[in-house]
Amino acid sequence: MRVYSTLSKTKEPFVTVVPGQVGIYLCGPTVYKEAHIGHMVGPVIFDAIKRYLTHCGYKVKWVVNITDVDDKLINEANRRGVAMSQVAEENTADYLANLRSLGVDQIDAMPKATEHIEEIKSFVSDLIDKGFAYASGGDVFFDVAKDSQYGKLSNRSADEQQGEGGEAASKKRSPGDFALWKSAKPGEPSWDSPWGPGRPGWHIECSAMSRRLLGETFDIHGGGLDLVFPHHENEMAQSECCHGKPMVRYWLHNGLMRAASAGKVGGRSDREQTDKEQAGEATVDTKISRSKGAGGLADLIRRQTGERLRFFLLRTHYRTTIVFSEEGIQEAGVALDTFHRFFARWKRATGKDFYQLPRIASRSEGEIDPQGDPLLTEVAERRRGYLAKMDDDFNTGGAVSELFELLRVLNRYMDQHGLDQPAAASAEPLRSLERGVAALRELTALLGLFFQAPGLPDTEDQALVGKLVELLIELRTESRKKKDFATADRVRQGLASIGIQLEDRKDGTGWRIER
RNA sequence: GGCGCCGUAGCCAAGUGGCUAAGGCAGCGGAUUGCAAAUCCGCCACGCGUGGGUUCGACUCCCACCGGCGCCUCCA
Repeated sequence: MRVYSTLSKTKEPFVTVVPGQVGIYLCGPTVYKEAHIGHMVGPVIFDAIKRYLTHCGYKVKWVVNITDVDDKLINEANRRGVAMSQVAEENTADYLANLRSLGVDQIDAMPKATEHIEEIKSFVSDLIDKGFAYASGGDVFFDVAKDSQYGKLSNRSADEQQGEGGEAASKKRSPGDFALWKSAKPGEPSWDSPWGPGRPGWHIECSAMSRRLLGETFDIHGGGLDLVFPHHENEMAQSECCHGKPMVRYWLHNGLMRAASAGKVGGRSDREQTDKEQAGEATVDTKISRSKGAGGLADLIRRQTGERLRFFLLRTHYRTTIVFSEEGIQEAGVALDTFHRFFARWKRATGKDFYQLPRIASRSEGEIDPQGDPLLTEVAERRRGYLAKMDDDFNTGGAVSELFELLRVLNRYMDQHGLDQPAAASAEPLRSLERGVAALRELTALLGLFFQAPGLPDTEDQALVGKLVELLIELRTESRKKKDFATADRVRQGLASIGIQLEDRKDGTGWRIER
């Protein structure tokens, strides 16, 4: 297995700190506003990565932090006239709900900054004691000049940093120094500390919490590409100066999501647009609006389903920029439906529910010995291809292509062996098919796909629609028998025009709702 | 200005120093169907932004240029 690390800028062999175990830390959101689609990229990708590593036999611990204290949270709380904790709680709940919809359920711990204040303070104290940080007017800064390695992740030097400026700048020894602890202004949430009341700086929480949950050196640290500098650079500086050893084996950064026009979704250009609009300035008409994904992820999920979004993200390589568009997500949905149709076909043939198939728990358990069986030979080949792609820096996009090939192999086999009529089918091909489908189940599960049947919930209205459609199908079937194709076509086309597609099969007519 | 990334068919998108450059969407032809839908079969980049260079050989490495994007202040 090979993994690309931002630090070395190359793919490196994957060797963990502790054999058989993997610790992953992913930078989570600052919960000052509801989640936008860009927030979902990392969690979805790392969810798939964890599933894969687990399948390969690793014991994986995946941590995603929640930043619940920060200037933006304070501002938002003041703007709304509520407590910072309330802002944090609401947006954390929104974030978690979105993760659930996207099938992200592999996270082992979600530490919050405000619940690790003691840990953070002692981390800061250590850095001061070791001479890497200094207190100044109630703030504590990391002394960038003391770290000879500073800049190695983002490839820049300490002395050319502009720093954040503002009033804190006058307290710094050099502009590139960054805050470990920020003194509280009147009315701001604060915690007591040896340097006076205040709150943690942005980067220190990740150093403190990752150490607590994963150790001084852990395997994978992830986040969006925009976090490389300053966040991860600073995080690494703090941790490595404090511990005198490497913080992370592999730095994995996912590409950012971009709106079709230009600019990162939810990023600076988005905010600049918003600022301009609020200031009454003219904006280009290709602007990124909240409705295009910069906000309201929950709405987007409702429109498109979490599964579609998940597949949309996983179709590409995690390091590439994804251009966000509803059309693109829609197209991903069209492709996904090919799988859904196969599941329906297979259920008609065997009575078995793809979604309820037993899980293949490990890579070794999923090994296939075709023993000359032509179908299983092909299935094994696709499975090998899939795993090889995933072994190469988690190439989910490449792996997906093998999934489509596998699907075609299975459909063709059903065609050729007439497996749609189970009564007519002999047991032998059916057994091979089932083994092939088991492989499809195994490989799609690794991407976190197909854990829940799509479609609307069963309500009385739904049942009523079903009965009406069945009635129309009955009438159409009678017309067809009488060669009254005009009437038959009116029924079929009429239903099609309202999104109900009929499918004439050998054993009768079926129907499905096209979304 | 500094540090980077990207540019593969109509669209989305993997990938490799040298076999026929994955897969998806759309499209076209065929099998099937009363017609459709679904499924299957076939077609769909003599070329991988442009121009040079290295090499026996590059789309893949190097340089330049053009175009798009990110970071350098908070951002997944």
